[in-house]
Amino acid sequence: MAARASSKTSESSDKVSVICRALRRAIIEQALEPGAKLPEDALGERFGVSRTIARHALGQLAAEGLVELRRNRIAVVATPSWQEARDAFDIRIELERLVVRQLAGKLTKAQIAELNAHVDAEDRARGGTDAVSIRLATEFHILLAHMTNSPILVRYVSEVAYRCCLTLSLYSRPHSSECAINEHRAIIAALAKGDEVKVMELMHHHLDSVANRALVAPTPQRGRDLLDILAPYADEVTSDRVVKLPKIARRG
Amino acid sequence: MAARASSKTSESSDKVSVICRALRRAIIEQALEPGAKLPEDALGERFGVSRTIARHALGQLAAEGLVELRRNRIAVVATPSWQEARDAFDIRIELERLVVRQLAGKLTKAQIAELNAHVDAEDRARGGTDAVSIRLATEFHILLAHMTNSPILVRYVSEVAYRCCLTLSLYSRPHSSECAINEHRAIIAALAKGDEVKVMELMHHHLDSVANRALVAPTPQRGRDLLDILAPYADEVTSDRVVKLPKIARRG
DNA sequence: CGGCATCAAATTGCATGCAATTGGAGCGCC
DNA sequence: GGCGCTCCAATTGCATGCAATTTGATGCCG
Repeated sequence: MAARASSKTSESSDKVSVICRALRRAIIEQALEPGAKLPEDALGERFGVSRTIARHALGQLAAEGLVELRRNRIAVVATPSWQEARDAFDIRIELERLVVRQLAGKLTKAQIAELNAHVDAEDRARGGTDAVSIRLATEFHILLAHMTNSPILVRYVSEVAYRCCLTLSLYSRPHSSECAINEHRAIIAALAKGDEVKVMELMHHHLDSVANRALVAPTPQRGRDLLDILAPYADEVTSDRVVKLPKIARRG
Repeated sequence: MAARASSKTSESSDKVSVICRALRRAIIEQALEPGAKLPEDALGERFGVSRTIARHALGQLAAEGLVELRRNRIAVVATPSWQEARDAFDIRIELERLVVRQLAGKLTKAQIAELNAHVDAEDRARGGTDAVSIRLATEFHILLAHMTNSPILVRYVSEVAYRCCLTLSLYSRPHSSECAINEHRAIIAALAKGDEVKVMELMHHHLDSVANRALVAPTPQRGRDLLDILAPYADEVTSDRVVKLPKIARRG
């Protein structure tokens, strides 16, 4: 079932990648909320490895933008600012438009069946927890990326999709994923029909509406706590660019 | 001058990031060719750190796709297949179109001056070695990405640009970067004028022609040696997907 | 009662050491 | 002479240990 999720790219040794996968999944299922602490000792003990390995795994996840690593401080699950979340979605839209552009009209019957099966699974999961729904919805997009047979595209789509998941737990309200499922079905249909322009539009609209459902207001009023609310500001201070380059109006 | 290149995102500790930056630079300047071995001991000794740190750095670079890490084997500089190179360029085109779309008409005079200064530097470097020209050309694109003020975009553009550099040393012939410089100037002009559509076209065309100059033939006849020529095949075997999903015609 | 210095526990940063795996040289066999 | 086998040096995989830094708690002083 979940065998395909391995990805393998850039995953060094087994123990490290096991931890990475576990943490990634915990994060996208929101078992680990943004800001959650990830001490090396605790991880190592939990996964039965030494701190060295846990540390290495954290490094990988930091490279993917899922955790934040500050020197001499406990690693935490990343807390993207609202603007970063918006940026992630913008990038995701372009990447996934590329995915469906490459895929339109080129899918085999078996692949279309696999996609439909996945959406069926999403449908069945509607009664269950949000966590599973979100994970399945994300995996649908990653499954699409896989079908391009382009490891690089898979990597980037996966990463940015995970990041977008992260922001859902931060800024979105309880979530209703029904419409998303229908949109997935529409995308499959357009892919099968081979309508390149149409499917790109559909994907664009789909992701845009997911983003808009999620990023309701630029101020994360219901952010987890002060730390999260303050995160964007801290970010600005951290960014080494704002001093030199006068900030431009973003996304006019 | 090069201060801006720090990026900071996902770079954990200092020693690790120093090694990463050094290796990245060595790779894009083609001092380290694809396939070059990177033993942990040697790196550690060279940079005055322990193997643990060198290993961690290699892990980061592997996450960026610049080095390949196979279990119990010496790490090597990544050797992208021709198809992967083409994919990288396709992704890069979309990402950089996004960059200039966000930037069109929003740059300050200071920023435009900075861009022009950079291209002047590229011009001056024309007499020098190819290595410096390539590095400067790449840094121009990264500089643009920085000006979006979007760390995520910076990260992805940087990564994919580095990957594209990698492929230049594999598949491209000696290289003449003059036209590229003019194209850079044209992009700056269009950005200043604020012509969003035009600048996106320019960037698209620019990157496409760079790709076409580089990826002359789908068969890397002049590839470094057997190992490189065989890389794509090895890749196919490695990929865990080909068995289940019948391969679709790529980029028809 | 609130602010500040001091100190101990917790945690990371990094090097070292040992076991396991690999690559290849040398050697015997066909 | 070519092919396969065995064994050893080289290298990675990982755990542990020690020094340095941060956290936050306690107690002191205003």
